[in-house]
Amino acid sequence: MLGIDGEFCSRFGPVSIVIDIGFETLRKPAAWPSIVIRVAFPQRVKMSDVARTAGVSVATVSKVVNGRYGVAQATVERVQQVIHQLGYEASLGAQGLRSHRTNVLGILVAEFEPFSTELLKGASKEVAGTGYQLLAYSSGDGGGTSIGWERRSLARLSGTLIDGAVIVTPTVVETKQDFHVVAVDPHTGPSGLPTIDSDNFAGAVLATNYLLSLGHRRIGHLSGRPDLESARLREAGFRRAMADAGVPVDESLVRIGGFRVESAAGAAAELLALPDRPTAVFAGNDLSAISTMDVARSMGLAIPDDLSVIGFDNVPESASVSPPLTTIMQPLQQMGAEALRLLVDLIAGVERDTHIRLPTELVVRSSCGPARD
Amino acid sequence: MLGIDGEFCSRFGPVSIVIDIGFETLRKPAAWPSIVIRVAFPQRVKMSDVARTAGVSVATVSKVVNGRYGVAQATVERVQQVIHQLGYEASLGAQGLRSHRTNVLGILVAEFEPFSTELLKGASKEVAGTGYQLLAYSSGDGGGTSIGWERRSLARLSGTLIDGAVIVTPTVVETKQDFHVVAVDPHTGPSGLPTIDSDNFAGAVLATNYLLSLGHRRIGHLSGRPDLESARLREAGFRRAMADAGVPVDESLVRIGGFRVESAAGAAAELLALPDRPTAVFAGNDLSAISTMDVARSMGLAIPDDLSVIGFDNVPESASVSPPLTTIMQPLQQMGAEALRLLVDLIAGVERDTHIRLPTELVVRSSCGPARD
DNA sequence: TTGAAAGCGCTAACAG
DNA sequence: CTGTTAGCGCTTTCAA
Repeated sequence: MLGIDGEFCSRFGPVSIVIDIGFETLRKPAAWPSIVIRVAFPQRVKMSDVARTAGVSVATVSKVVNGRYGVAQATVERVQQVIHQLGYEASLGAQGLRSHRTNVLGILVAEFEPFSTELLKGASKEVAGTGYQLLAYSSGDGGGTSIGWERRSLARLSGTLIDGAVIVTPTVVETKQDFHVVAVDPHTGPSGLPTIDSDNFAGAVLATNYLLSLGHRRIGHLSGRPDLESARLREAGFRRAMADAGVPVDESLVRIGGFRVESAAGAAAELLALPDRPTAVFAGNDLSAISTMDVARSMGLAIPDDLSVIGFDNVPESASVSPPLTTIMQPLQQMGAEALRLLVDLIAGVERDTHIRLPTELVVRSSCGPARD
Repeated sequence: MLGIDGEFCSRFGPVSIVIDIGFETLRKPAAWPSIVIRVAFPQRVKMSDVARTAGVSVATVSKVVNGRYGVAQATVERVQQVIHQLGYEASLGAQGLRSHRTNVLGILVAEFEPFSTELLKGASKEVAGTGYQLLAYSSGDGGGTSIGWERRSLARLSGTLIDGAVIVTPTVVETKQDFHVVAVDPHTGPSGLPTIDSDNFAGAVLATNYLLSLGHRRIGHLSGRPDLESARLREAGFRRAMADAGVPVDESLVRIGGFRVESAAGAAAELLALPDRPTAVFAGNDLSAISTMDVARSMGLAIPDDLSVIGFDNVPESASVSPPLTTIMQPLQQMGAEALRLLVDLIAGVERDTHIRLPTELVVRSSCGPARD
């Protein structure tokens, strides 16, 4: 790569030197003889660099990169050789901006927490072999403070960076023209939008019945984000199971936990500080269940002896807390995989069912015990 | 938004009608009188839409969007009003292409598996409040088939989409001009590149000593990806501990497991099919440990009675397998957080230590038992 | 078979 | 204070 090009130390006219140590070109001040120095800047190599090196136009390089017809075989080979040698890779941004196609699918989340990362794992497995690549974008809106993060993320990425998106727990989404979106565990339950969720209602019934079967009657419920359909369904399942068992729900034992560790802690503390506190708590999800256990421990309550706790989701973390959390499993990785498959089919124009509901299951570990009377 | 603009049903000249039902504009064929129809396509709204609606130029809108000085307060307010009303959001691709600054940081991984998603969780927590957003990009190269995925991903995203990157287990990376990269668990160990890793050597010694303390002497090792420094250090730690204990390493018990479930299964099967099979296995990471347990079970071996297995990483999954896996903890989330912090500091030009090594710890669960003689 | 030129949506001089 | 202009790196007619 290091070399000298052109005339050197000529006595017969303007000296013309090109020192080539890479790609970049430094031009001499106007007063100097015509000397050009190219320095090795390990900078981003762009299509024009390839074109220049291969001695063709950028248009030709573009055709080679995209496998278009109408380029001589010899040219194709030469260009590919240069691409390889220079390590050229097309800029996603520029490519998408121009062509509106990137072969990249987006997974839009508020935050990378156990729920969304499980979906990510499932989607990541499923995407192999589809020809797409995966781009996960976090709006950074962990606290759910700014509603509409999903709309903003979508607007920033759609059209120029991704060909379609899976949105995790969206609250509001409008469908755009020519852009496919799949919602996982959405705000409104099955709407017009293609949707993946699990049977939250049946799962909540399962959880509540399990506590009832252990003899619990004063059962508290820490409900999730009130704006999520899944949270509403879990609460509804809880109430249904209680009603079916003929056990009245004490409304003072039902609190909004909010699906996050921080928000759940406050509600749990209130619940457990009650004069006649519950003997068991059905938390809206694993994170709030874990939070409840922490709060209980800090109040000197033993689990499951003094308090039984059951969660929902079965995120990996639920197995590693102490005691291991009894919970309701949602097949999160499978949900991620199904969402991705659905999105790919939608883009391909495959006719298929656009609402998928997966079953939930009771996972018994050690955080629940028989009621003591 | 629905309305009619211009002349309508005029008897005195060419009819000029604009029916405005949104943003899009449908023009009449040339032969028609001058009629323009705008139809409500819920399409991507771009800066020019905002400019047109607000009655200013795109330059002005850009200034408002980016908070530049030199715009009248009244104009700012009007433009912001329109932005809000139309739900405008700047395209990441176009923005980055032009300005080379996006306020987005990238986390580049080969695949979303337990290791990288734990890092993601840590980084996600750390990014809050920095003003950056997070974009995780999977090259889709799970099998490690195509080396150089990190270079390709970097080339596609850097410069136009992300302001800096954390690369997870990279094998080769060149530093580019004006672009900051932090490597987690890299190929070559501390090199010129800013690096986060954990004390793999000490962790491996810990693991091996634990097995030795249980009375094991025939200890097998399933080493990880040979191209990763972490794998080499773990094997070195294993050998050091064995040597220090005066126990010779049986080379037939040391095999390449490769850090993935599939690749480890074969190596584990070979190891366990040996006439004089090991009584304990130190797997290169949790995934290969879990795989080893599966293989052992399928061969009728009970864990930990017939075979002790210890892993490395302490991914969440290790707690939920049966029996729960004894392993060496790397503080993965903390590593992700440190990597992100380091990257932010690097971009901000903060002078600081660019090599961070975090401690490892033994986590005793149930997959190891005393050696039976 | 090739390349010149227009333009994707945006930003940054620079005039007015 | 505002708009005009010239690109960022790429794809895509279209003419040579």
